[in-house]
Amino acid sequence: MLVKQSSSSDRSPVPAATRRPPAAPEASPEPTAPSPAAGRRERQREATFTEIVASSRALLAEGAELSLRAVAARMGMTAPALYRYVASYQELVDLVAFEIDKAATEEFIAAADAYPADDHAARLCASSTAFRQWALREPREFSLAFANPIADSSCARRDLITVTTSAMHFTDLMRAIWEERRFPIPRLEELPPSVRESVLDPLIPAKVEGLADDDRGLLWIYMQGWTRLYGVVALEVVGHLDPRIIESGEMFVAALMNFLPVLGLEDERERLEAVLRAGLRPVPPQV
Amino acid sequence: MLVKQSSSSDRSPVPAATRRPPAAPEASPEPTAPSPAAGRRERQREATFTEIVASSRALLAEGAELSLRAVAARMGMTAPALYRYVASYQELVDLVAFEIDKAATEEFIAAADAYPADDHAARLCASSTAFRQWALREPREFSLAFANPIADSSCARRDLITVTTSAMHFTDLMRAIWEERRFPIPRLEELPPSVRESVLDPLIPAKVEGLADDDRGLLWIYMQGWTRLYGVVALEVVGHLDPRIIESGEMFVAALMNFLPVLGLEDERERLEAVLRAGLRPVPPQV
DNA sequence: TCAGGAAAGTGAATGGTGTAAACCGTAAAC
DNA sequence: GTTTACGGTTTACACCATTCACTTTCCTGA
Repeated sequence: MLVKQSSSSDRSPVPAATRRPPAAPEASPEPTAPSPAAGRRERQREATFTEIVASSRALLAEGAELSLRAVAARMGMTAPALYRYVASYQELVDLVAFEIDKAATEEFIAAADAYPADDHAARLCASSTAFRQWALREPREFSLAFANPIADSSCARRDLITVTTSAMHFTDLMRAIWEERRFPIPRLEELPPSVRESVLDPLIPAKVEGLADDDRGLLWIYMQGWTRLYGVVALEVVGHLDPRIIESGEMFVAALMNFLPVLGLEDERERLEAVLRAGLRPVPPQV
Repeated sequence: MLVKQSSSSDRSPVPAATRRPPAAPEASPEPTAPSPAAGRRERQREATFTEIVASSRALLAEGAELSLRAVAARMGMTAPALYRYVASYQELVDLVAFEIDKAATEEFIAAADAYPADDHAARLCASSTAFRQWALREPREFSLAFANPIADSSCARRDLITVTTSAMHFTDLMRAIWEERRFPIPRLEELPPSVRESVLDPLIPAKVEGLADDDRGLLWIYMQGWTRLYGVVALEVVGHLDPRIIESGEMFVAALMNFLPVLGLEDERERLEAVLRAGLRPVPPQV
């Protein structure tokens, strides 16, 4: 499906829909958990807000197109009403994109949890495979969350992308591997300037709390890995690859296998390849 | 911008717009060159056809949205008239996607031609850089041609993608390198079954005329290279990467550099890196 | 040469879309 | 208890793809 992208760079000269930072991390497990001390009204608003993204997800889970009207209708409202909550269609998209990423990440984590907590390498492979399978199974959500151009895109988006949940998960896994095996990472001085800036003050961050500045080269490795993973998966989702190869997933395993040496995991080739292939089983049903 | 994608798999129960194979290779250099012996009427039709894709490209070259109405208006017609030429909006998209790929390829070739005809490695690097620069400069065209989901998508598309011009160019370059340096390629027996099928009877082909069956492993290498290249570029275009790194292009050069060993080009690192960086100069003006 | 007929194109209509403006009741705030 | 502002609806606009019925134009076959 994909998504209409505004060509004009500046939008919403209007009040811009009195928007609050759409839900701070909000670690509370219950989805309906309201902020402890919040005005009754605030709570109501919050609820509607989450219902909006819920309806949106439900909508495109059942194969329908994501549209303001459809979302509104589904929750017994009329389209313009949504403008009290989001400033534009694009902003709705950004919102659900964030939520999709969050939900998908849980899947990735679950996949990792099929392996022992200290088997970081296997966990990374499992999560990667889960990512691929998810993308192939839900191409529309994938496009929304991972192929939706950022560009100007309201600052709302820039803020959100900054805390992409999935990125956190993957960087975390990779750091665990590194702490265990200490595969070689580039020193800061070896990095090109732009990269050095980027790893020292990451925009698309990563759990870097406990990572010393001198070890930030790890992030560069991470980015390279992410680029490779993204490459295969995007290519597969979009279908610009021989269908038979997509079906078998061989390009995917090849891509990951080729990256193993970088992580100092050559000696585990067979085992990890098995982990990958184990995750490929449930091939996308339709599509 | 991206493009609306039909969710239903079956479309055009109608006559399906009496469609001829939209222009066989048609090697004639003049764009207006009509098929030698063709009915006057046919010629007229052919002309309109090319005017359609021309208008389309002009349209989204000036930043506008691609739409039947707009295209029609631009050529002094009314929207429904276009249905005499294309069966649906999606088909128009596929058509211009093909044309875009063709046009872009010429750019890639031109970039390669800045280097001596026998310096295949440099030519490959130059073309790759040209690809990236083009994608960043014209993200909408890139999305249309390379990120437009194939899936079911009328057989028209399946036929077209089969002769993707750019793929031809890149495979050709890579084969030239291989014939010169004979870097190691997997033997057929080493390939996973699906891959073997794919390289023996390529769907997304490749100039393989003079490539013996035993050497088809080269195609597998090619696909892997394409996957990596696509990964960086798509990621950059879509913006899911630190802007500073996109700006500097470091991820791009890193990705290509990492692939050099596969092509047996380690000994040319410095030189080829210079070639890459030389092509990065014209950074995308707007966006 | 002329009648047929098909191809190309138009206009109006259908059911979508995002978005702007005017309007109103009700719930919160002073 | 009045005022304000929020959440919502109606209406309207400008687009979009697509279909159908209709006309015009030009090629062709007898």
